[in-house]
Amino acid sequence: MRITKDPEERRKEIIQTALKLFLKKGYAHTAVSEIVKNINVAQGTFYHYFKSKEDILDAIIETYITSILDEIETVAGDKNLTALEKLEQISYAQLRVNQRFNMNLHSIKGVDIHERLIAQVVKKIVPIMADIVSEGAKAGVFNVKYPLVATEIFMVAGNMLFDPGIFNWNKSELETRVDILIELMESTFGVRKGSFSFYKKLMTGGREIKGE
Amino acid sequence: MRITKDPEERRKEIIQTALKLFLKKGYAHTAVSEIVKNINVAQGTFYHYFKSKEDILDAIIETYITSILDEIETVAGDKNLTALEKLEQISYAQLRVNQRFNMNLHSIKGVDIHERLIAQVVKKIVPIMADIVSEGAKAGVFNVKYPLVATEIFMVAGNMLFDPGIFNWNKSELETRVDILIELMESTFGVRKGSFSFYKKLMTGGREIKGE
Amino acid sequence: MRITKDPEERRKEIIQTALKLFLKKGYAHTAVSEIVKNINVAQGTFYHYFKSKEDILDAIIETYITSILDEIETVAGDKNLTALEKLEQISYAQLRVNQRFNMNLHSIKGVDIHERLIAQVVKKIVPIMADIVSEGAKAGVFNVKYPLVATEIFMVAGNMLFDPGIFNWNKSELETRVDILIELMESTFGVRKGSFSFYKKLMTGGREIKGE
Amino acid sequence: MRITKDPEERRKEIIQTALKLFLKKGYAHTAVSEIVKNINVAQGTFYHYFKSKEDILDAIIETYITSILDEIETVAGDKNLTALEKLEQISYAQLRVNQRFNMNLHSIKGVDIHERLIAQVVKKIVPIMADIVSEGAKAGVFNVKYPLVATEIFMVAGNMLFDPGIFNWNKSELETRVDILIELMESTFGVRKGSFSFYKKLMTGGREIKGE
DNA sequence: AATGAATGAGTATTCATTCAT
DNA sequence: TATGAATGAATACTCATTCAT
Repeated sequence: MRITKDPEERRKEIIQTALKLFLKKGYAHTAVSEIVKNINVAQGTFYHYFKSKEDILDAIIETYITSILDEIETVAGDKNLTALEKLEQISYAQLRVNQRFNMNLHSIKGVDIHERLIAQVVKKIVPIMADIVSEGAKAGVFNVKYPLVATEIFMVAGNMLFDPGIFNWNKSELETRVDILIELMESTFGVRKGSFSFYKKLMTGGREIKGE
Repeated sequence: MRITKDPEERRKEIIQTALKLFLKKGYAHTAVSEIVKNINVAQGTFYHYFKSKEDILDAIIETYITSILDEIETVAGDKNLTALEKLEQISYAQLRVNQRFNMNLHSIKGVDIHERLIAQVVKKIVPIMADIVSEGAKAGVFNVKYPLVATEIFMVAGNMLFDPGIFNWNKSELETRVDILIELMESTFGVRKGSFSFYKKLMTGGREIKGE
Repeated sequence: MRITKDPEERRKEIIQTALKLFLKKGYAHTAVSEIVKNINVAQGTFYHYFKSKEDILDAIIETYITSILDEIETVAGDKNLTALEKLEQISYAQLRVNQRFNMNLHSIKGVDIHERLIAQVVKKIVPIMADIVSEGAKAGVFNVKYPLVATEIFMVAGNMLFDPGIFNWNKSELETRVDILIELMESTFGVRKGSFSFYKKLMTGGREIKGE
Repeated sequence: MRITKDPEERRKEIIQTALKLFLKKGYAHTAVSEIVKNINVAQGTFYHYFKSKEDILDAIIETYITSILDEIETVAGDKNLTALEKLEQISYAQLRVNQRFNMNLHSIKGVDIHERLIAQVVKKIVPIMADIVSEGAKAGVFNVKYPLVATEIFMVAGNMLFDPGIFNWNKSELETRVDILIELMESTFGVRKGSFSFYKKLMTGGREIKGE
């Protein structure tokens, strides 16, 4: 039987399913046939929406980054928010998108794709964050010499270190590291202690933590 | 024609070749047939030494980590070296092993394997480095609250940020980042400025830097 | 060039071809590549229809048994036939199916598959025959104490003894054995001499008998 | 380390091991490498004793048949035994050899080789049994028209029907069939009821019977 | 007699992609 | 837009056999 859907809808459905499988089993180990089986669509349908399997990878990454950028956009320009509040909002935005994309569920097999996402985050999102930091520096709340690179370093470290597919810390190991990372960030960025505590949610967010 | 070699030799030969190809084209895109063709051995020979393609991946990583650990071993226990000198020696050791394994040549396709190596480095090498840092702290040369996690953070960040397969900075972008990372490390670890300058070699080491 | 067929048709085509080859060369010595080459289809097509090489074996056996059962079905329930006539019809049905499946052409290499077929025949077909025998016993035409087991014994013996892949009797050896087997069956089942002469066709049926 | 053994011993050891594996996993699914691993011998050693894998199959069958023939030999010529006693002794001999060769342990995978053994039994052992039957007929104890073929039929039927790799009857199904087969044999061979009860041991011999 | 490294042909299976309907 | 049958190249892995020591 043939089910017709709104193309935009279909496209999103395929992307979501593909990402879910890519994160679970890795890009290489996910067959196109599996993606379409998951949504009860013919193999050919996939190729209506995407030129190739490689193609959907780009689409996924673009969708992910765009989603975050969309959420961030308004925040960044908001004159009523302090720099710290902006960063907080951004971290929440990222958390929301991560959860929407099931970013937390991925296994060691899905490292490859998570990898590419981090790279894009550094290239597209980090500069925006760095601008906000600079802005905060002008306001005297931040005190950091190299906002951009410092942000790059901590974003990369945080994303890798707390990637459940790469390192699997137990509950206390994880908490220790999150706390320390935040403390180091606060001192590096020259903000008051506790200013970055909101990052805790993002870093441990939605994660199932292995028992005590 | 049939060429028999010392098994230990053969094994190493296969590992070296496999790693070279994995870094160049990625694990998934390297066929076993290609590995053996490179050393003029029959495909069966590969399976005489390794249970599967997956199996050699583990062997490669183990060999790499073991190589570094071997080089480090004597350094770590040497009573005549200061903590800083030890770290410097370790960074050289790592550099040497990297060069021996052609670690610098890898392309974006080789991300997957580089990934696994970072994880192992953090698990196996970082603790040793952290011990040395603690030792240096006792001697009053270092001043850092959380040696282990701080080392983890900077090792991960450095390995990712300067991984040519993930980020391809141009010459000046790269230099800027290396310098800043070192500066941040020095301040985080509470050492005198310039103490970590030896890291520059490791971080840019042997790399072909694009343009300029 | 791409030739699309009715899936049911294709499936049958593959089964027929596979069986032909399995009987000729044996299951183990028949490559999937050979099967598809025989019908000018891509190797992928095979796997579109069957999960594995093992899978088609099951399909073949099921198809064979089902074919016979289909032919038998109407006969078994026919009120106008005597028990003897039913058995005769069944033996013809079996002969027809055997010929349709080229069952007679198989060589020593095809023993493995023939084996599995015998087992299924005993499990699925023999009980039906035994029922008919019991029915005939009530009518006073048969006189046998253990219809089921007796049928099992003679079916197994007949199928094995006259399996050209296992025993290759010459013409006279074969005839002797067929005649004697029938005579023993008649006495065992308590029927009049000659009642089972129709079995001769089935047992030697379509066989190329090695010259006198 | 290199262990030298009496060649005859080694040969037997290899044959035993090969048969054990062939019966368990089937000829096709048993690798030569596996056979040698089981007895801690190098691959090359296998080829010292046997020309090929096919070759050992013949050796196994020959050894099996020869073993039985050896045991039978003296019995067949013994003037002090009646025909019935001879058959009984033969059935015991066969049972002993079967047990020595673990004939009872084989699975569905080992059907292929069991098959070939049956064929050889019919060709080599059955004629001897038939001679004894004829002899017994002269003595008036047997009364059968076609000793050879009748023996063939019942030997084949018995071997197949009670082959645990082909049919897996439960305890009562098995007993029923054994009893009936014996009864039919007795009437076919014209011997007194109970004369063949010794066959029961051979037919169910050493078998692990599935619970009640 | 024994070793075990090396061979290499053989093969099942996967899977991205195409295309006629 | 959607289908799903068909494609066919790609590839990991097996295994009987050989051979130099």
